Amino acid sequence: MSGNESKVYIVDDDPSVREAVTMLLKSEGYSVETFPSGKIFLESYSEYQGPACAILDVKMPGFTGLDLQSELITRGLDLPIIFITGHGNIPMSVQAIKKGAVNFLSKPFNDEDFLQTVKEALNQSSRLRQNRQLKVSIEKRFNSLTNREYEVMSYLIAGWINKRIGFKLNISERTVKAHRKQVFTKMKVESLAELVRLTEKVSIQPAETSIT
Amino acid sequence: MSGNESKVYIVDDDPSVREAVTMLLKSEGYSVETFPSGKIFLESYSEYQGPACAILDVKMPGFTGLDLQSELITRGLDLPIIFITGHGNIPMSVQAIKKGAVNFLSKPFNDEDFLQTVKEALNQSSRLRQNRQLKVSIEKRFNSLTNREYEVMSYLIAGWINKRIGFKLNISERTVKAHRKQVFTKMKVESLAELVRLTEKVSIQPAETSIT
DNA sequence: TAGTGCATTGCACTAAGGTACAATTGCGCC
DNA sequence: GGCGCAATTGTACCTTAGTGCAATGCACTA
Repeated sequence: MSGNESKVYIVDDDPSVREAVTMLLKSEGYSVETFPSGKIFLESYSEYQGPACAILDVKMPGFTGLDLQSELITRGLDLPIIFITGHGNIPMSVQAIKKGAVNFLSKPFNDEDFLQTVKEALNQSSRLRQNRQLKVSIEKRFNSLTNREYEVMSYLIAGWINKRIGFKLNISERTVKAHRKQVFTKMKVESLAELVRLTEKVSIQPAETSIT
Repeated sequence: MSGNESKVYIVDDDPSVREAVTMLLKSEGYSVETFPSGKIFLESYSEYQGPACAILDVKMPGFTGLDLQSELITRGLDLPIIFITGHGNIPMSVQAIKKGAVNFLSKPFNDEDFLQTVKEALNQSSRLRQNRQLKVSIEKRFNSLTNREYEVMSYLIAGWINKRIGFKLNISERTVKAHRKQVFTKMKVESLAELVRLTEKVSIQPAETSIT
């Protein structure tokens, strides 16, 4: 078992680096997986349950670590990244950090600094995972709403009263009430305030706020 | 007049750099102010109305550009920062960007890159300013609430009904209604949904959500 | 074709929200 | 002492919200 173990992915074309870093990380009790290139990593990567991060070599033939970072972002995989490099420069490090990398270390690096960075990345991973799970759980509820229910909800969180919503949608107030009840039930909230807060968390926009 | 002009602050101990950068920026129509040290900058700096950013030299005797950046953050002055340096290194750039610097340029730098970065920093400044103004405007309203009104509000945005709030605070429901009305008036909202959204924007926490 | 899910609505009733009018109390300040 | 502000409350009435019970119509599926 132990799907809660921390996992570290290493992507580097240099076998000796992979080996050395693996040794260091395993000695700290981390679960490690290595890949000789970004392409291969992308092919075999699947969301891991539990804290995880990736150590990427910046300079790799063809598909660089920075390319891989961009690709991961594009795919919406928020995996904290640590760069290591032998011949990095400032513009590279700036780009990497701007895109959210946890750190950008030059080889040879201090083991302690490295392990500290890994720890930081794994902590960040935990936070991200928690947020994502919350978001997913909320979105699941939203997706269970029918179109009509969603429509009514968007007016509810805009602060409209039932009567006006009914008028706007050409349905009776009674029907609005029925949908409203369904929305509350499906969204698992007990008050409008809660509903508004939920929608804010997943960036759902209210309908027109104007008092027409 | 033109308090809407873009302003750029330059902090560098080298007069020739100050002069050269000033020339370049003025040729682009920016308003420029220079300072020979971070200390002096901090003494004379006062919030500017309009987009502004700071160009900081990393390496200065005593009080470095990175120190100045930290101090600005501590003081809550969100002024976008661009670092320029002759002898920077990767760890420095990483630290600077992690703390929110817009860019970290090594001298000599390309004029176009530099001006592009300045433009980016000023855009960021505009966004920050807009957000801050919104926040300040909302906070002003919150500050106009009496303690009791604030207290009632915190239960309102937690989704409590008037009756329960009254019971909780040992006051009659009628009184809660009176406060509720005041809250809506002072906060300039027309619905509970709006109120909740406002409080989210300025991170005001609702009272206990538990249905006691 | 019967069953299911969704949208719709009416009626009636209870509960909660919102207001107008009015009044009392306590506290800090001129 | 008197004024102003904040807090408090009552009565009465109207508007909204929430629910139980019941029913109809439509589209799609087993």
